[in-house]
Amino acid sequence: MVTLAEVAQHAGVSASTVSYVLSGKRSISASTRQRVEASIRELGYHPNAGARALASSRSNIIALMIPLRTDMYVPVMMEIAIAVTTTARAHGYDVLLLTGEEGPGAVRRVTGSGLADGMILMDVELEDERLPLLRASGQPAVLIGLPADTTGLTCVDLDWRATGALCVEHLAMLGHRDLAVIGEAPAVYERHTGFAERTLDGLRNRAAELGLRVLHRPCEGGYDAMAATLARTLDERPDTTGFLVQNESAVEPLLALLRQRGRAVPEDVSVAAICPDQVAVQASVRLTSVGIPAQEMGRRAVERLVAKLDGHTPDEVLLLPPHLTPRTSSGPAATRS
Amino acid sequence: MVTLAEVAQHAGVSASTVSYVLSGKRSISASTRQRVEASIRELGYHPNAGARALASSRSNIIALMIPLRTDMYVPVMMEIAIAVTTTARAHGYDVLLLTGEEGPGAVRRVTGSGLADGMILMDVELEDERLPLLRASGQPAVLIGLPADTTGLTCVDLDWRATGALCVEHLAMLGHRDLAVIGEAPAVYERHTGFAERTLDGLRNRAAELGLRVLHRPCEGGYDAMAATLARTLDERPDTTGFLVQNESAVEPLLALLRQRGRAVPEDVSVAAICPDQVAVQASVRLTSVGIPAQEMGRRAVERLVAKLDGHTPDEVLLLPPHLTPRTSSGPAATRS
DNA sequence: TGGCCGCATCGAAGCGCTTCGACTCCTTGG
DNA sequence: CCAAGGAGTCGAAGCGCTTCGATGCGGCCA
Repeated sequence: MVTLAEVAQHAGVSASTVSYVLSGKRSISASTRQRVEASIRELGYHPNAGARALASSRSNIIALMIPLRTDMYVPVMMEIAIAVTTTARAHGYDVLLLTGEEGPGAVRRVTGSGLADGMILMDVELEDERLPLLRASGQPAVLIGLPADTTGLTCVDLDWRATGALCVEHLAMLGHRDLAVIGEAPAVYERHTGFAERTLDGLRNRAAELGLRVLHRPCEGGYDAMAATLARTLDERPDTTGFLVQNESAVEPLLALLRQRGRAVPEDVSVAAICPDQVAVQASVRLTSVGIPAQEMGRRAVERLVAKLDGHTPDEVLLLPPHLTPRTSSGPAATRS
Repeated sequence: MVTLAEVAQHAGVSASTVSYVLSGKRSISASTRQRVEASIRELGYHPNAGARALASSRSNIIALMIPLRTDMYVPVMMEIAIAVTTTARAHGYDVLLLTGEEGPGAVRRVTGSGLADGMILMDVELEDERLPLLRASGQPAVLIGLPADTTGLTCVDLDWRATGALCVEHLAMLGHRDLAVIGEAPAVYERHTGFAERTLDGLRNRAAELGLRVLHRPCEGGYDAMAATLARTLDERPDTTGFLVQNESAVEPLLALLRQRGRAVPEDVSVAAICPDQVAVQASVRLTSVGIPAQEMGRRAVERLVAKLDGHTPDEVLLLPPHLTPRTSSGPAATRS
């Protein structure tokens, strides 16, 4: 391995000069800079990460904690992770991947060891057990997702409440009065994942304001679960004409089952989904949907974190506004006889 | 931050003693060890990663390079990534996430800076541009996927050739003579991704041996693409009774389209898939499939890498044997009139 | 013309840890 | 009873980098 000292010797300057060329923290004459840069290139020098971290107490690494669970739509997680990584690189940071498996202890380990300069937590629950440790550690962090108590935390998330409301408005405008909400798996609600509860909340409030009836049913993905859920729903509310799906692996089964029952989409029933755009356009019916801005969430989270690390302390909670794209799965409610 | 020296002072021993307690590289009396451990706990000491890396020239980090592309089944990538991370933790390593975006230069950067002790490359192509750099760097590495030339490399992969052959055998045994292979998107073949070509290869060879006819059609995911592909396939080979799908986002469209055309599964046509088990059981018809052992691949890759880092140099290429699970999408070919 | 300031550079002191040699006991075999 | 050797501990020398004075030097203002 080539070291700073070797570069310095090769360029005929002192080690500190090379260091300043690299960091730009002091002015260096053009001629010296060029000489040093030439030596760096010629010797193929790469600064040693450990030494740099030790001397500067900055690792230039940010930790990304992703959930272990697979009961939520994985591609979204992946997209966020990739957006985080590429954005981080653009700011000169690398990304350390942590899984939920290690538990809250991971926060302490990373914090304590100086492995990372800051962290990004995904899949934050309303009462997340990692938060007390986070707050105590004083580690710069950004959450993707919104806990119940956000004091002292920086969060980035889709505005789920507005998302729910937006969907209801869309269906209401089309004349639908009875809505069924096909939700995430029961486990998602049980562990109080913020986004699921908030969506429901926003959606129910708006429905109440507009005088619509809403039936909410959590649903595991797949055909069998969806079949049972649909049967029950139509039993309980035969007049349901609007479906709102917030569970990607229930989308296709629902469409197939509606077809089976002879309910045409969108003539007999309308379907709107909260899912990645890719899912919406690849489905057997092009779905009216509110997209999940995974990339933007990842990018914003990193930008916020980097700003914190640079000493700026920007706004605390950033909610991205939802966008509904009407496609062919929703239309005017059939007028009743 | 608490340092080694503070722990040492607190415990009334020298710094090196604390270090040896931590690493276990020299024998320490039980009483001293206990005293030191108590101090560590009491002070909440965590060794500084940078200092440790500098002194030992080991970062205890492994780099995982994942592809940026999203034309392949993302959940599999994610599952591998998670398996890699948890296995790595179990061996005392953290995982640094690199995306393909940075290009082959990432290999050099990580190697040169001592950021990681070794790396795992995913989505390796037959003639991967990262390999020359990897070989040159001498960095311990494990590939998930098999390049054309494996000399000097350690690789872990599903035995795709055997996978293709296994599927053909299954359908042949059921009496099918005309097979259609619905493959990955054309782009996947164009960039010479090993697994796609190998599967095809294994499958064609076995089909030739058994006297079956095979039609291979790459296919983008989604309904429209699948509809076009299916129409063309049945035009060209009306007698096709066996379908083999190696593209998760074509599975459900295919099943729906077959239904539309009045071809019952498995009575009229059989369908086998190469996909994660979860996809196979969640489909509208429970699919006969060869699973993709994502977890095992991730786990094995880490184990191989850790062995290398520990100085053992185990076998170079590890091919996992495929397993076919018969479900309800395949059955005996209808006897011809 | 003298004093000052700013630019460019250097030297040295760490950052917190690992590791090697050395030292002190204490046991054990001859 | 002594030499040999092992167990347990310590001190010190780095690992490669950053960063804080200190230094030398030329230009500028009064």
